[in-house]
Amino acid sequence: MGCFSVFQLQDQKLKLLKLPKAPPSKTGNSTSRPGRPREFDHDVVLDKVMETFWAHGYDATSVSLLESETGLAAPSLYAAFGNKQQLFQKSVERYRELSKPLHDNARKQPRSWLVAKHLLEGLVEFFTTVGNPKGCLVILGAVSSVTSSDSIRNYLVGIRSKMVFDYADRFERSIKEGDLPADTDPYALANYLITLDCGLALQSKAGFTKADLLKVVSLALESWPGRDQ
Amino acid sequence: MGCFSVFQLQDQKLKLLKLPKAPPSKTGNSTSRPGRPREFDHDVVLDKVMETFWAHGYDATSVSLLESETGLAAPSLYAAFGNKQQLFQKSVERYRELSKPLHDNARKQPRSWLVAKHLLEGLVEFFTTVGNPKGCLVILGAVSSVTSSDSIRNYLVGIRSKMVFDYADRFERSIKEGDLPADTDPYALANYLITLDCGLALQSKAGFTKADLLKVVSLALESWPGRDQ
DNA sequence: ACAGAAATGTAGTGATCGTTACAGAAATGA
DNA sequence: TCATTTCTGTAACGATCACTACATTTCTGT
Repeated sequence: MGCFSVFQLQDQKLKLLKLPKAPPSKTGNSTSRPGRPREFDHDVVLDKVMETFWAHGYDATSVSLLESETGLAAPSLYAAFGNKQQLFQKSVERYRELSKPLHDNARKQPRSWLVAKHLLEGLVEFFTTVGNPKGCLVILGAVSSVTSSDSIRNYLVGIRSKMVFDYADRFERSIKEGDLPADTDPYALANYLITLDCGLALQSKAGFTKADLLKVVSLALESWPGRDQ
Repeated sequence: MGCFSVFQLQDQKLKLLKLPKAPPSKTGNSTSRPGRPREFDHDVVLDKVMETFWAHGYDATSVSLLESETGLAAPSLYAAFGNKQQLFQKSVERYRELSKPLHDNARKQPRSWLVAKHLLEGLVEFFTTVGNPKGCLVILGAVSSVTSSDSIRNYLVGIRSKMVFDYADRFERSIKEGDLPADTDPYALANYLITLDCGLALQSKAGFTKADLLKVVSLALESWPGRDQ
């Protein structure tokens, strides 16, 4: 009945460890099952785990740090979420839920430079919101390549690559609609956008202020192709 | 006679460990001293150490990995270079020697958009040169914040911040010379440039090709302020 | 030849890593 | 009441981390 982790399938060790059976319901507390009831809220703990990974990245987040941040002992975490890689994967999924409205809102803008404006300004807002860790979990979560977390790097890089294609699709539409010059390379433009995303993530993590980064965004937008048309 | 590490001074533990005395000459092999002669070349090994840190980052580079990459045992590395933090610091200094000509050449260009062009195209070349590790040691060397390497993150962020100021100075000159509009914010423009630097470093590390990144650079340059003047 | 100095290789240090075995606690259904 | 199920807390597992003590080797100066 066990399934296999997407991470371990990519690991060179290929252990194919069996995962603990998934909990029958996410909010398992409500449904009354036999056995001792869980003393914590699944989603609250996952949010705390996500914040910890977001603040420190995958490698720098030790399980003992997760224990102190969540107030839970390791066996409880492992029973509820799986191992460290699965904890991270679920954190990334939760993170993407949080950032999805930002991307949806950007892509639904009627013109390409408004897409860029809403995305970049939204990202700066997101990366520097007080209370949130600085930067981006997907971009900065696993930059260095340890052997043991190579699969995680690939996972995150894959998400980023897909984002480039998503925005390239959006810009292709802009070209058809005449909103961008016909000779525009939509993939290159999307790559430019995501490259700025990466830069903003790193610079906000480095401590540059929201005002600093908004000026950067403003410079990038001033000259967006087809803006003055 | 011992001195103190710049890193440990910033560490919260403040151990103030004494460093091993610096070797009396960098190429200590040539001058004949008493004692068993070193069996390796100091600079060759440092280059190999730098490459390893460059490829994997600070945390992911274990001392045992340095041992296998250099062919030396840990005690030889420690005797010649100090501890891991000092090994990294010396690697960064060496890295900056390698990348210095790129920045010097960019800043000596007569107009600001040529400064940007030479910097960005040079960076892409540098980040994707075959044989070199992908990306930038200074930008990607310590992204995540482990307690034990917080001081290293600060060290690298400091280098990056100084780069912003250096380019801001250069753009201030451009404003005086009329090469940039008088209302240009030179600091914001420099920050935009270094933000692109960060993004290119991350995207090259992620595996985007030189051609992909040169298109990104081309888009950033097309609209450089004051270019068409 | 011999003492002193410096580098090497082995084999360890204690600390922390991710993970788990296991006993006890707290719920369920019969 | 009692067996069953599930969660919790303790206390460990082996592996790896950065680092070093120490004996040995190999040089210089006398």
